[in-house]
Amino acid sequence: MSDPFDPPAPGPRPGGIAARAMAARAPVAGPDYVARLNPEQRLAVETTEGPVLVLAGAGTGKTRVLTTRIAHILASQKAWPSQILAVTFTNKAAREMRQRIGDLIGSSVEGMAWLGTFHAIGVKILRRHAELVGLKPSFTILDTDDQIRLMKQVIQAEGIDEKRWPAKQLAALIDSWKNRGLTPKDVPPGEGGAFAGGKGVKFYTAYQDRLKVLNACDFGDLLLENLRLFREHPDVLKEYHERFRYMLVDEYQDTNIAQYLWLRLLAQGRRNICCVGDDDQSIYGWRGAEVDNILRFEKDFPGAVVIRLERNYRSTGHILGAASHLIAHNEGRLGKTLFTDADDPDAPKVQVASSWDSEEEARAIGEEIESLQRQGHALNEMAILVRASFQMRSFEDRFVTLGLNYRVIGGPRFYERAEIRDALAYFRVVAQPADDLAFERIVNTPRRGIGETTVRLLYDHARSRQIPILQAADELTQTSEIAAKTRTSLRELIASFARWRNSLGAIKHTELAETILEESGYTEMWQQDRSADAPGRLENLKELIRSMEGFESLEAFLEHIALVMDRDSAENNDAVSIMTLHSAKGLEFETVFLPGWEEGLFPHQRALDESGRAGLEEERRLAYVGITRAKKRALIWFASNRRIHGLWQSTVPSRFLDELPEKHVDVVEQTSSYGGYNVGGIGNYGASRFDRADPFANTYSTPGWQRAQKNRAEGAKSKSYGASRLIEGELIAKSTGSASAYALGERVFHQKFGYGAITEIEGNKLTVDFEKAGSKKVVDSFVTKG
DNA sequence: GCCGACACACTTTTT
DNA sequence: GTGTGTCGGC
Repeated sequence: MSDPFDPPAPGPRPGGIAARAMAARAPVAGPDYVARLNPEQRLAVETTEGPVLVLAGAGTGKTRVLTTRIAHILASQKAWPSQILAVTFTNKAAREMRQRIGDLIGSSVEGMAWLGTFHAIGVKILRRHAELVGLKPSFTILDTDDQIRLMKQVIQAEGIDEKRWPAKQLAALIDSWKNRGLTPKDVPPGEGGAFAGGKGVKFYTAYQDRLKVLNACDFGDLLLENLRLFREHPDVLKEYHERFRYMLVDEYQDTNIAQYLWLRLLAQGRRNICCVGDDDQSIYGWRGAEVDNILRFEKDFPGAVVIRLERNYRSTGHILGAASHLIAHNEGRLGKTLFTDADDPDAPKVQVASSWDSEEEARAIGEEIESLQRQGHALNEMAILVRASFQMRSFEDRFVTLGLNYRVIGGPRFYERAEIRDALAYFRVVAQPADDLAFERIVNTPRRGIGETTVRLLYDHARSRQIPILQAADELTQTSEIAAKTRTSLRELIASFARWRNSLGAIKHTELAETILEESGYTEMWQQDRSADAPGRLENLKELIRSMEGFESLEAFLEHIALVMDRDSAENNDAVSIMTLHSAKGLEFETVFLPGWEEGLFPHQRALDESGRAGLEEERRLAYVGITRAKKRALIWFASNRRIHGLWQSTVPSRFLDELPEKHVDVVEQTSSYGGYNVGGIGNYGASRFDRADPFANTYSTPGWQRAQKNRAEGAKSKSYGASRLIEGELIAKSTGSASAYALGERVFHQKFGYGAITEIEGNKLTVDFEKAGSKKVVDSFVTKG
C-alpha cells in the first residue's frame, strides 16, 4: 500500500491519482446508489457534515449505510479515499467493508489507507511517531499470552507469590485500566491497591517499564500510546485533524473509554464523525465496552443528528415481535421498534420447546434439522446459538453420530494454538533477535535440557547487563557458569539461530520456515508424540507455512499476524453452524436454534452475581441478538436437567421465556418421541446409551445416511480426498478414499477422538475403541484408515 | 530436569 | 466430567 502520509492535494490534480480516482468512481456519480435506500438510510448517507449518530437496529441495513455513505462522500468529491477514517472492531468487519465499498466505487477503495480496526489504525499511527512515546518504530506487539508471561516475571521479580496473586488477574486489572484510558499515574488512588496488598499500580508501572525495555506494546497500549501521543504533541494531533475530513465508526456501542477518547480527540478537528451502532446489541460490557458512549452521544457532540433505522429487512413479523417485546424489558435504552413491511401471514411463530436434558435437546434439534433438510433447506442456513461453549459438546457428539455436517465457529483460533505459537516464536527470534519472550518460549521446546534454572540465569544476566536474552546466552556459553551439557545444547541453539538469520532473504521465506521447524527438532517432536491431536498439529504447521506464501518475507508475515489473528474460513461445505451468541452478532440465518434457556445458564448466574441489573440487561440483549439472527424460524429450547460442573442439576426455565409475547410464540408441549428411553436417566451414561431404544431405527432414511452414501461414492471416484481435517474447529466429513467397508479390528484415525481399533460394524456406523477417548460410535465417513 | 499426581476452575472474546 | 497447570518425587 502506498504511503498513507503522502498528503493529497486539496483539489483534483490533473493527471495522476486524481484522474484515476475520478474515473473509477464515475459509475456511482449517478443517483442510483442513493435510490436504493429508504428515506432514513438516505438521510444517514447524505448528512455528511457534523456529528451523526445512526441507531441501526438489527437487520436494518447498517453496513449498507456505512458503505454507501463513504461512496457518497467520494462521489461528491468531499474527500479523497485517504482522507476518510473508517474504524471497525474486527478484521472481518474491515474486510467486508472494504469489499462492499469496492463493489460500489471500484478500485479507488485501495486508496482507503485508513479503513481498519482501532488497533490496526493505532499501530499505523504509532509506528510513524514511535520515538515521541519512547518506542522504536520496529516495536513488537505482544498478544495475551506474552502479556501474561511478562507479568509473571514482574510479579516474581517483586518476590510475590504468583499462586496467591495470579498473573492472569493482574493482566485483567491492567487491561481494565487501559480500557479506561488510564496510565499508571492516572489510576485512582483507591483502585491502585487492588492487587497484592496495594501493589497494583506498582506492578502496572513495572510492567510498562519492561515493555519499553523490550520495545513492545500490548494491545491496550496501541490506543493508550496514541492518546498520549495526541495529548503531548498537539502538532501531531493537528496533522490528523487536517487529514481526516470524515470519520466513520462501526459498532459504536462496543467502544470502550480509551477508544471513545481517541475518537473524540480526532473528531475535534472537523467534527464530521458518524457513529453507527445499536444500544440493544451491546453485549461486550464485560470487556470494557461502555453502552454509555452511545447513550450520551448527543451530549458529547452537541448538535448531533440522530437517525433511527427501524425498518427491518431480515426477519418475519413474529420474530421481530418476539425480540422487540423481550428487549422492551430493559431500562436505559434509546428505544427503537423494529418493523417490517414484508410480513408473511404463514410465517411460523417463534417456537419454545422443552427437553429432559441436554442430550435430548441435541437429539431433538438434530431431528428438526434433518427434517428441515428433507424439505430442502440448506444446512448453511441453520445455526445453533449457545450461551456458553460447553453447550456445544452435546451437539457435536450428536451430529458426529448422525453424520450431520457441522462447523464450529469461534473456539480456539488458529494462531492461538500452541504449535502455531511455538513456530511463530522461532520465526520471531530469527527476525528479531531481541524478542526475549519468544526466545523464552521455545528455548526448551522441544526439550533440550535447558531448564528453568538455566533460563533464570540467562534472564538475570540479560537484565543486569541490559541486553537481550539471546545475547546473554551467547555470552554465558563462553564461560563455565552453565553445566557443560546444557552449555553445548544452548550453543547449538544459538548457532542455529545465527544460521537461520543468515538465510533470511537468501532463501525463500517459506523454505526457511520449514528448515527452522525441521532443524530445531520441532516437527520431530510432534511426529514422536503419540497423542490424539499430534497429527492435527502437524497439519496445522503445514497450513501455517502455506499461509505464509501470500507474503513477501518472514518479517511482513510476522507484522501481519501480530494484528490479524483470524483467518478466513470460507469452506463451501453445506454445514450447520454451531457458535456462541456472542460470535453470532452480525450474522443471519434462515433458521436459528436457541438451546439452553434456563436460569443460571441464560441469563448466566455469573453475569447476575457480578453485575446485577446491568448484567441481566446485557444477558437480555444477548437474547435479543440471538432471536434477531433468524430470518424465518427461531426455535428456543430449555432442558429440565443439565449437568453443570459435573453435577446434575434440575433447572428452572429462563425468565426470558416469560418475557416473550404470547402472540408471537408457540409453545410445543412435549417433543420427545423416545418413550421409554432412559426416563429419569440420571447416571445412565456412557457408550451404552446408544443401545437404548435404538435412536437409529429410522437412520436409513435420514439425510445423514444418504450423505454418507454419497460421500463414499465420490470417494471411490477420487482417491486423493485425503484425511478428515480440522480447520479452525471446523469438522468436515471427507470421504475415506475407498468404497470398501472397514474391517473389524482395523486401526482408524478420527479427528476428534484420535486413533482406535474397530470393534463393531453396523452399516456405515462403526464402534471404535479409541486409545484415548474410549469406545465411541461414529460414522465411517468421519474416520480414516490409521 | 522430567514426569506423574493432585488441585482447581468452569461465560462471553477481539485485537 | 474434563482439561489445565503446578508441586513434589525420582
